[in-house]
Amino acid sequence: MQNAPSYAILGPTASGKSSLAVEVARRLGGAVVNGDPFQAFEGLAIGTGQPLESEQGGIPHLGYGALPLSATINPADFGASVRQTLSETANPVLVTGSGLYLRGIWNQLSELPLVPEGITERVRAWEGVLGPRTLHRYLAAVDPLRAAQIHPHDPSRIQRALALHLATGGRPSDLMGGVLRGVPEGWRALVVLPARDAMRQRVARRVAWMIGKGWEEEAHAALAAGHGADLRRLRPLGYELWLEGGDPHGVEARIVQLTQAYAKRQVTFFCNQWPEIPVWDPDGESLDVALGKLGIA
RNA sequence: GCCUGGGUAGCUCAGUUGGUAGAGCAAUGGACUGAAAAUCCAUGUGUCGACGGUUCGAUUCCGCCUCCAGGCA
Repeated sequence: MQNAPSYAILGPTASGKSSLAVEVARRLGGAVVNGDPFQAFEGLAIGTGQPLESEQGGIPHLGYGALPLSATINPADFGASVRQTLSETANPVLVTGSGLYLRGIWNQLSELPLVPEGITERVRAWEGVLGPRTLHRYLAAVDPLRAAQIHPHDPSRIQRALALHLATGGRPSDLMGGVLRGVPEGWRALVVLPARDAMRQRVARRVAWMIGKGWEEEAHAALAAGHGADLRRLRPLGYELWLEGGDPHGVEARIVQLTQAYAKRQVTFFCNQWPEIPVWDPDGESLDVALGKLGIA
């Protein structure tokens, strides 16, 4: 007895993942499930590119805009909740642009204890005063193995490792390891990968479209709703730039630039972490080719 | 027309008391175990505006021309 496979549509921002997912779900009689952490939040629909109703093609979309802006998430818990949704959905088509969160969804992260907020904040405060190199030396003293994996200039990973050490008293490297890699059993995945020039154009066009839809207003609405001080929520690309103000054309150009760089990082992650996943060029290959690569007759 | 600044990497600019140049951003490649739309790593041959002069040697000094910005007429 073999269960029907689940499908994962991956790829960089603006590549056309969402519209492909709609087509795939239509063929399967299934639903689209969000695996993107930022698109999961309410109040960020435009700037994070959540599929609008007009783009959903009458296919059920689950997990978009569902979390309150005040919520905090992490890849493991988010992944578990997405897994729950997937298990309750017939013929789910997962869409995500986040490699780390895909790890969470596919259960490919070590089970690490929750680090209390206070410890995280304390370590961040240290970093501000001492700088990453000093903290890296500290980490090297308590966990040489983990320290060797992290560059001395990489504050975010150094802080994370140190916080984990302080929270547990142990070595982070002892807590990590043994995770599975690759595409899990029962999954069929596809990376949507436009050619580089096409990707840059797609990003520019999409940013312009999002601005037309009222991105700047959305950013101010989030601020007015009391989320200005909560930088965690304003991390998604662009929001801070809108709130800083300035020449709108300059902001647009900067957002396009940052988004293009981000898209490149996404491609690197998907293609190098899961090299076995087939890639599909949305501008050069037909929908049937995509379906074929997903094993849909 | 005159005066003053300025023309150096794709962009914004440093700099060279004369020995053919370097930062930030961008770009390209890469990493990635709870900040991930984050964070970090690697990669720099550009007629140093044009032409001429001085010099062993000029992007640097001098002359002339040209373009841009501002000011005065």
